[in-house]
Amino acid sequence: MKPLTLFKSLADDTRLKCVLLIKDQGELCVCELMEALDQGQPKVSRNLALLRNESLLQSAKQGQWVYYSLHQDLPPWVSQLLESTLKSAPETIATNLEKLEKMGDRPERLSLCCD
Amino acid sequence: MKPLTLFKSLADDTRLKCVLLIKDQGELCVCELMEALDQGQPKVSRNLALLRNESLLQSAKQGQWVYYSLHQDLPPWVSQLLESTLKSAPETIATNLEKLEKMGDRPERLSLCCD
DNA sequence: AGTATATATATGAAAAAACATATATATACT
DNA sequence: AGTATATATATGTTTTTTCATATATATACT
Repeated sequence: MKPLTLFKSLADDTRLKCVLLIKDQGELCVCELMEALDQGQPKVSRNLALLRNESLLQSAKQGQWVYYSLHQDLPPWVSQLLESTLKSAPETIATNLEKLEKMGDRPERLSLCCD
Repeated sequence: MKPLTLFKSLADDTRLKCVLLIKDQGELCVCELMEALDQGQPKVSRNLALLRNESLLQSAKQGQWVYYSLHQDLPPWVSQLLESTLKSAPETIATNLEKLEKMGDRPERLSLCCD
């Protein structure tokens, strides 16, 4: 991945928060991100699509939900960059994480229930 | 520095190259960056001003030249991010460094000549 | 099983906002 | 006067957002 591509992808508040929230949480579906970010569905969906097109994220369908996670082939330097960003500036997503925790009716993960 | 500010600053080809070239070279004046980037003066100057306003760069006047360097109070995580970007994708500025080396009449630095 | 309704997500097209560039002009130093 | 750099304005381009709609799945009722 070219550095310019990465920085352009992260140069938007919605996208940056999506990526950092997903980095922190492992995976999140569109409706959880809508709640955490307090943003409409088309906006979130569009920005996720952009991040997926740039190979920063990947998506997987589980029942009626589409879960987004960091792309499995993310170059190590990108991964480390996200990690150190999150560690150095956790306040970027602090209020969003609170909203996520307060969210009712969060979809249950297969990965958490039946293995 | 907020992550979003940093990523926005680096989300432009001219600015990204300016910052990486300066990271690599220590300091560069506007005319050297114009040569390395093969770009006009107002364009380079304007983008440097933006990077200085965001406290990514600082400038120092030496005679008729203005030298730009990384801001002295750059947070460590930003510094490390730039370093690992340069290390992971040196090709970003490879041709620009060549042009810089081939440049004739480069201004001499005080720091290199008379201490 | 068939129909209606709700929920989750995606996307085309238009509108709005943000950004980049060029040109012209200004300032400061030698 | 000449070189180096900065800035203002106008213009063009890209990006982002919004709206409307589409698709797919799920649930409830008959």
